[in-house]
Amino acid sequence: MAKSEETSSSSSSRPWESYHTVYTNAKAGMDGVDKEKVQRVVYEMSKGSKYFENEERKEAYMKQKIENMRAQRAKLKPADISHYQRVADKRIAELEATRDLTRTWLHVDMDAFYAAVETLSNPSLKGRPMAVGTMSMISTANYEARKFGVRAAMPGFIACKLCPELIFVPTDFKKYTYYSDLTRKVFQEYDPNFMAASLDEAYLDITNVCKERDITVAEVTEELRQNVYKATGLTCSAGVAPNRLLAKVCSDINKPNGQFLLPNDRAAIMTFISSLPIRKIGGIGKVTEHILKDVFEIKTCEDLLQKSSFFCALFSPSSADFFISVGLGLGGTDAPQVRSRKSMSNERTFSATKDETFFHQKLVELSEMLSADMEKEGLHGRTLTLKLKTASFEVKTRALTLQSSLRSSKDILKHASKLLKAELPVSLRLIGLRMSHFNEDKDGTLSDPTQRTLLNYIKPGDDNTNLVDDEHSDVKDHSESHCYTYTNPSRDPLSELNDNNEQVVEDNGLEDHECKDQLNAVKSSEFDAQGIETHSLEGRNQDQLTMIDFSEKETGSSSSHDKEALIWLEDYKCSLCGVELPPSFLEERQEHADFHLAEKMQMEEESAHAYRNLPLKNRMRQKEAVVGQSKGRKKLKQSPSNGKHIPIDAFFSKASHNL
DNA sequence: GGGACCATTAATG
DNA sequence: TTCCACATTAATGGTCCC
Ligand SMILES: Cc1cn([C@H]2C[C@H](O)[C@@H](COP(=O)(O)OP(=O)(O)OP(=O)(O)O)O2)c(=O)[nH]c1=O
Ligand SMILES: [Mg+2]
Repeated sequence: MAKSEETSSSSSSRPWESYHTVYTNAKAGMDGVDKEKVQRVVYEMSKGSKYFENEERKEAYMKQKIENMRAQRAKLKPADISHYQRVADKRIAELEATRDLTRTWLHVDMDAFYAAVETLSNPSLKGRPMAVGTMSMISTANYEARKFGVRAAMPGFIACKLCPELIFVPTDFKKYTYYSDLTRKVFQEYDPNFMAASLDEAYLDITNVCKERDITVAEVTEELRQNVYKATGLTCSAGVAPNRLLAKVCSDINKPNGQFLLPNDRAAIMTFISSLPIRKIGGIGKVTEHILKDVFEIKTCEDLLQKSSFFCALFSPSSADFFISVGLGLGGTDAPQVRSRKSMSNERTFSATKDETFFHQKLVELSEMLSADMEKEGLHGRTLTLKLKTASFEVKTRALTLQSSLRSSKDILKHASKLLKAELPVSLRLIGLRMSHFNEDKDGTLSDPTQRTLLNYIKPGDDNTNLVDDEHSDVKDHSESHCYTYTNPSRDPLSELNDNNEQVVEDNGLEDHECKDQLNAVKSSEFDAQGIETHSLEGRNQDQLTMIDFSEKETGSSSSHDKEALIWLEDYKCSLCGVELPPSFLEERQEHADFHLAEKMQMEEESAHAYRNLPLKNRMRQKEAVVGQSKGRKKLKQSPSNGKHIPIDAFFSKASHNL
């Protein structure tokens, strides 16, 4: 489930109140919790800490972002709005046309999974408040503990304050994977192709079972939960709906040991989501919720549809599609795709230090673990990413891509050390390593995913809904993004030719490459330090930015008068540039209008940068969003239409040897 | 203009 | 007594090099 976040913000005699809904989001097992008290305790325990300060930093960043969007919104003229309303309406119609109510999806979610498993192996824990994790962080808590406000992703020492009786149990992934496997055996009987979303969650397409056995959805769901219980002794909750996005929302409704069914009926769906808080949707987290609420007054999914024009105007096309889809209650219904893992990583936290010998020791350990893990899956990677968390909780990543892929702990360590060296001296509290850019070892499984998509975009009403759905599935079902379709643990042994492929290229252009990357890493480390507010940008860069801003501003301000709303003179000629486009060229006209608007906004925006040092990033920027609309169609997403068949569930097996 | 890389943010469990 | 994990994916946007 979504985790809760803390956030600071002061002012007011009761500072904890402005403490953004810390661990108090309405969640299963949280009824009757004294939220105010929880909030206060968490605040008291947090304030003044390094962690807290970092949270404040992040909060400030977010506020900036919101202000940014507010400004953008304010810039929209009535003409713009009506234009984008038309764009939005069209998109709504297109998306609506992809609605598929023929499938029945079920989402299962085990109740307090880790905690429940621990209780199984130690029944004396039953009925007593317990959390799985450590004093510094707990993974989850049972429902008894939740009554005190104790929740997943809450530091243990805070949980202790909330619930002095709290019992801590260390995590034991072996156990969880074991029980997870048991549940999956049950799932398999209802949908052999079910998607495993995590150890404790899965999506099943139960359309066929219902049909074949001629029983109702309710019966199937009831039976499945019963069978899971019989097989494991664990309870779970389920949600059923015509698509995965909604099914997931539904499984949370009667959370502990319950189920909720949403009929495959458009009216029912619309009613269901109309009052649904957007935060309930997978993919909409704390930040997005805030932006939508503070900038557009959007709280429910219904609001989402009302404000659709803003999305088309200010967000990237993929984001706009996602929001509109949610507003329509659409979600993934297509058959699960087989996805292979994209990265493998490990990281460790320790008490902050500057001891470089210690760092090195950590790198050795991490390299060895990572290497071993990769070997288990027969992977070789080309990109190594070093992750650091400073004593002040700032996170940095430094990556390096090599000519040939590697896996040996020696190689990993060698490059990792180099990356780290460039960052010294620093005081760190965490070091991590990640490998990506996998080569799929030997066994034929092709490597490069040169995904093709485009096709999906061209024709909306096209032949199959699956393709179209697939297209949106990226965005839409963000929560399913790490699902793996299940395959029996019957895979073949590993490779033998592995070592070949890396040796060959070995020494060649390596030096060159590495040097370049090295520079790059150092350079950006100064630059990005990401100091929107307090941090000052590197002088040189700052100047450059400013200069650009001014130059843009001049041209911008002079022409911004001219570039008001676009009108089609005599219904075919552009009032701004004179280009001629007959009324029937709807798409082209829209793109043309977008072009002018983008042009205008870009200038305005850039001139705004001259005043404040605004962050230049974030997907919520309209400049690209608008431009993207015309040409960006192909650029956005694309997903998993790449058909590689590399069944793995390895992700989960890996988790097992991770403490 | 597009591709390869890199860094950061957001989100999920 | 100490004072906030770890694994994974995706989107976005910047830089550099054709
Ligand atoms: C949310 C979260 C979960 N987990 C682990 C522990 C959880 O038992 C497991 C499944 O997550 P959840 O399904 O989110 O939580 P849960 O199963 O413990 O409780 P419930 O579903 O009844 O609300 O994932 C983490 O390790 N870190 C996290 O931040
Ligand atoms: Mg669960």
